[in-house]
Amino acid sequence: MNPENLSAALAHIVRSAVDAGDINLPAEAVPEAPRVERPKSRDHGDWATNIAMQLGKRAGMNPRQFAEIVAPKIQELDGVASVEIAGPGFINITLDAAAAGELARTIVEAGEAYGRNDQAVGDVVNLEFVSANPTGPLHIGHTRWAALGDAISRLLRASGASVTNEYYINDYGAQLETFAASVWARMHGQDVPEGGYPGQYVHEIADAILAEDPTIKDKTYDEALPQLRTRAYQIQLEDIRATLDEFEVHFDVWFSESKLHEDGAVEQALERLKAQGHTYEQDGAFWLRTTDFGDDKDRVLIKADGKPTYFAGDAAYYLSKKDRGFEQKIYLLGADHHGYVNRLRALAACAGDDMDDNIEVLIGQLISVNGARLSKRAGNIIELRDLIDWLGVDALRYSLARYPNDSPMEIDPDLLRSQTNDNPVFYVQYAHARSRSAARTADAQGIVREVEKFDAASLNHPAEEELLSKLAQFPSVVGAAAKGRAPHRVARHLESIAAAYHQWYGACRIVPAPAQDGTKPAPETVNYSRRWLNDATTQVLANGLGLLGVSAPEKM
RNA sequence: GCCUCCGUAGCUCAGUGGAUAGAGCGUCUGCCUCCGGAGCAGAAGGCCGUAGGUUCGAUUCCUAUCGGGGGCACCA
Repeated sequence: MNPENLSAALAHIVRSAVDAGDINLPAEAVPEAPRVERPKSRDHGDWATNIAMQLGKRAGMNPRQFAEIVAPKIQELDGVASVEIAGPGFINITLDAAAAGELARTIVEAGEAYGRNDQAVGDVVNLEFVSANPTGPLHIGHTRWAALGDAISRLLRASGASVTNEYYINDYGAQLETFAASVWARMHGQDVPEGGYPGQYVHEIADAILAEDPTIKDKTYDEALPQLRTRAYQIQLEDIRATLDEFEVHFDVWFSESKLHEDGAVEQALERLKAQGHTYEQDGAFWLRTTDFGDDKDRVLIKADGKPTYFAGDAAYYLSKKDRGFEQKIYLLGADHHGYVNRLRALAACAGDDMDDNIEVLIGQLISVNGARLSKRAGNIIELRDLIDWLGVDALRYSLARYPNDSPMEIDPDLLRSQTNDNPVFYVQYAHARSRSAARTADAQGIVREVEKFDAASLNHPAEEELLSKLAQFPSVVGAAAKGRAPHRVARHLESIAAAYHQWYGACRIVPAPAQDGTKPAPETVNYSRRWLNDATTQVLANGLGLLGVSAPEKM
């Protein structure tokens, strides 16, 4: 019996009562999945529901009356030990120890599948994130989106969605000229031009191109430019891709902006927007009337000089996603693109989509380091690669996925570098490693998982009940995290599982304690049963860490 | 000026309208002859920025206000 089962049973009970005329409610008022939560206080049972307070008023009765009708039916469910009505109308449910303990076996048997849920079944999602300009290495500002975006992708997939991770390559426009000009300048020992890219990596790219083609140095700037422009960004993009691979972040599609322009997709997009009726011409430019859908000003698609704006590329890109069958287009953007949200949403609406259902823009707060923000142009870059070297992928990904995307993060590099146990990833990984170590010890004493030696009812210590309840909540946490695009909920829940595990470990022995004379007593049923619980915890920790892209070590 | 995010323990931060608001770090006190002490048990520490409103019930939703971050291009 887990919260999902209870919730479904509860919905059924209420619906039956409505059908029987005991409760006067329209059928559609009964939620499909009434909320079933773990009460904060153990005095309030194993699980509690507030459905009587939710529906009581609409049914024209006070919540306690409502609860009086429902509670006896809950009492009849298999695995329910007792039901109490408390306070203003909470229904508190206590399970049989056996019903709770059975979960240990369920989890072990489900293995990697435990935690998967149907929260997002049927969703076809395009998830665009990072999309850093290929004019420099990935730095700390991109790092958060890489970790979060990938974790969101994993969450959605675990919740049944079909997800495509996509990286939009800004390989079109003046910035590549500037980038190439910077490379050219470095190649000839000059300072980079005004507004160029001053970083050390530009030297390295210049050297790499020179190594490929020593003759390029003798060409004039105009002769060399096309080659520089192409190779410089390709080399940089390859570096970005390699860094992301190292970070365990993988994209399904690398989408080129310039291809949109070359293929005529931009012109076609403009035609389609025109056909939708939200465009006009003014002052020699071609505009999209985004103010029809909540933007604070209209946006130019074609400038008076006849060239498309960056936004025109965005329009074509959006339509490409739509044409490729993605119903949901999720954009993960940094706070510096905050001003973009309204126009992107309006763009979706101008293209005939629903701006609430078909597009979702997640804005993340920037990371600051010691109070100083980072800027590529200012040259004070902390590269992702350096961060990986300092901290390792696990610590970095975990600490980034541990906070909501809209929460500002401040990073103290010294603290991060210290790799001390104030980083919660060690706490969670340690619990996993410890459970594996305990399993090895149990193996050595022949305490292995055997179905006939598993007695769910023997897992009745308070620490076991607590641990089991945390494990039971895992699938709904994953589902809620997917729905809320909030990987940090998984991280926080893993921390609470780790805590419950450590407490259990302190209170309940898996292998029997040696006697005074050092001999080992024969294991009892409870020892075998605890082995199942231990391994179930291992499984949930591993599954949860996997969702965050963090490893689950056997030993530390 | 307009838009947006954030104000919760000394610090960094969780908290999907519910019961006594949580965790880590830091401080203090205990716990390994026994499965990993990177752990556990306990203590101290809060007018949830402020003021109204909605509700049976608000840290959570709405309005106002104060304080802090970010954004407001025919750039990309």
